[in-house]
Amino acid sequence: VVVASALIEMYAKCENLDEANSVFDSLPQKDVVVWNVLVAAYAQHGKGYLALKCFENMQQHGVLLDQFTYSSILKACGSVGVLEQGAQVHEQIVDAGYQSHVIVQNALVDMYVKCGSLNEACKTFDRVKNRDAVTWNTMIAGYAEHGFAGLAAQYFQEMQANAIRPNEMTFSAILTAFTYTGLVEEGVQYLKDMEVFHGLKPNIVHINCMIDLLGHAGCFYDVEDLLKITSDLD
RNA sequence: GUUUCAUGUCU
Repeated sequence: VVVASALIEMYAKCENLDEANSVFDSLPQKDVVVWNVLVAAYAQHGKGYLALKCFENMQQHGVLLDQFTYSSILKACGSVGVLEQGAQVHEQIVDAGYQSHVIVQNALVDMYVKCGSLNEACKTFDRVKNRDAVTWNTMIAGYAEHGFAGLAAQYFQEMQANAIRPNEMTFSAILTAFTYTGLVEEGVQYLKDMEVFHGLKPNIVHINCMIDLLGHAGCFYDVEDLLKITSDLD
């Protein structure tokens, strides 16, 4: 089973989900890890419905679910956008005693964000004791997506006050917040801060964010400058 | 041996 789960994972990473599935089917005995690998494979490749189906099967087979199962299935709920189902999984998590597991909590916050429930996301976020960068990033991205640039910026400050360093994900999240609200100056400032104060080099995602930010505002001249700067980087 | 977060296009 150990070899099989590694094999399934490899097929999944190669995006060959059919082959992953047939290896899975050929197994006479399946443990929780193999199930988890398959659920995660579907969830990670945007096959939310298949992940949910697999999750259902898994439960019918009486497999004891763990933190790996829950975090993957929450991702699937988020990508499909099924809030009720996600909330149901939330209850299961509480019953199973996994509600204090950081990764599961982060997955819960993200699920609520992706299902459009900022309220529940926020409530869940507040219950997280030891927030890590992912916890903060998820919430910042959630506010960004919903057009709350002010809150996104506030959380950006708060995360640092809580001794959590912003990373690449944090910056792309905050930059999109400014794009959606047309705050060009702020975006430019954060991009600078990213290198100057945080020692992070903007990657392709950040450059795309900036092109988007400036483009939306009609600053085509600046976009050209940006393209020049970035071609010098490589 | 398995899990959670970021840009745009499309779904």
